[in-house]
Amino acid sequence: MPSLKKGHWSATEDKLVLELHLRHGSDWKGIAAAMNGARDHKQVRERYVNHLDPSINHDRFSIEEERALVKWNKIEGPQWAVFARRMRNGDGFRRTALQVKNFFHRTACRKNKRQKDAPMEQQAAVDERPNYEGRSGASSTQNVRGEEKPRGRIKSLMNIRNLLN
DNA sequence: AAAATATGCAACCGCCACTGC
DNA sequence: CGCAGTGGCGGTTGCATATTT
Repeated sequence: MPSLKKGHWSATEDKLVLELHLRHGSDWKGIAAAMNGARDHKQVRERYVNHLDPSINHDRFSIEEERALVKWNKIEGPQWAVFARRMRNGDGFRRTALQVKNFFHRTACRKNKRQKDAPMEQQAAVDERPNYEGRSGASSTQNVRGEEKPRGRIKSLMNIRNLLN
């Protein structure tokens, strides 16, 4: 059995994953197996969900999205995946959790640089989030039918549209 | 032009929840 | 009920590229 490949994906691998996804759907284990074990199921899933899925919106984040994300983070905490699923544009294209997470981090970094005096205040704001109970379980997932399935600790799931108002 | 530093993106890692046995 | 396998997630890290010195 070949050893697990690491690092960046080639165009050939991407194409293969896309083809296999058509046949196997979200059976990542099956897709990984069909790739002769070169990548494991977690790598395959990550690659597809974050980059290859045709419904991904690859445009830059708008000001509205940035505002919504900042607001969302204050209220719900770092639930990037939930935010990403709700952040669909008019054409139905969505953001990925990775995009949201990276965007938030770099935005936060920029702001930290701009106002180096205020990191403590920012942290305090995070601690005051009413519905945030820490990392564990503070997210939701989807069942096989794609329905949103709360993991138990989310007290409220606001529609992202409301955040934009 | 070269070196140093900053920035952004993508992949890795470990944990948690769900499911089936 | 307990366990193993799998999927999903957020945090962290590393690399490539851009910018600054």
